[in-house]
Amino acid sequence: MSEDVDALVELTFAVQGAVAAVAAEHDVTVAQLRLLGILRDHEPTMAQLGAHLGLDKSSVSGLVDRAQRRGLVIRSAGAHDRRVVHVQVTDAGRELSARGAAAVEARLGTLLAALDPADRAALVAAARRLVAQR
Amino acid sequence: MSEDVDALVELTFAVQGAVAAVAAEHDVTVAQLRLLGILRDHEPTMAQLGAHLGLDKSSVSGLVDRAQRRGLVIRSAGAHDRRVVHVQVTDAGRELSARGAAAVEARLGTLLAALDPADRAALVAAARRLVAQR
DNA sequence: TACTGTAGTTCGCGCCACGAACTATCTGGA
DNA sequence: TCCAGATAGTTCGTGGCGCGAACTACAGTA
Repeated sequence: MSEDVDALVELTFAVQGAVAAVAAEHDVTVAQLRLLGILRDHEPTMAQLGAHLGLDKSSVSGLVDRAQRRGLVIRSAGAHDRRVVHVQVTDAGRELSARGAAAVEARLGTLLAALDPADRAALVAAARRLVAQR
Repeated sequence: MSEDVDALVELTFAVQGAVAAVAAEHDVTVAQLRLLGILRDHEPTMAQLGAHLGLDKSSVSGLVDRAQRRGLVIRSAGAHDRRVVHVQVTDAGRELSARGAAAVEARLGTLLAALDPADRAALVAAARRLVAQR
């Protein structure tokens, strides 16, 4: 039904807004926070990043450029194939990422806390399932 | 818990990505589609739009500018207070909005259909409640 | 060696969102 | 009445985002 979809979409705007607010407080963007989150436990190539983020390779170039200019991220040459570029998070980036994640956690945690436990569990379960089968 | 929040945030990226894809197919942006959705049953002032969208008034100016340039929207002067500007959707805008909404509906509908009815109902209910008390 | 494919970068475009400075209009109080 | 704020929008400059097209450099292969 239309209203269901509307509610879902508006929910995503609310959540994205909360994340954007947190990002702004920490002087980064949502895209960069998301990038840092991925790099927390990966050291992907540009192409892999693009696939994961659903972005064109030129978009990834720009995103990494800006993050690197801020000292959050580093490019390193591939060992065997000199065409590939691996991206690593720096200490500064890792620290910023941790603070940002905690802040998002806090913000959305209070939002989620407003729901009764059953609803909340259902929401989270549904989110997991939807994301899993993307 | 951190994973809950992660799942929720990734869900919003997935949904926003789907909406963005639909928007691109129809040669508009997500922001403009959202604007048209609001105008479907309102005729707000710039300030009201800003409040509803959570945007600065200068952002609203730009958004309406671009939509108007595309013929999707019209500005009209306020009746009593000549400072205010009301925004109305045009026929073209209304039609585009309807097509976009249907496409988003279809896209997210299949996504939602993958959930069993209980999960789905819970997700929608949670979404409604979260949005309501923003 | 020459050809073809792949990984990234660069450039130009339009869009988005913000804040500061500005214009026009409205309103309440001396 | 008049004027000092307050309010509604616009404009301008800045930075970020995402795309596609054109380009470079390297890899693998006939």
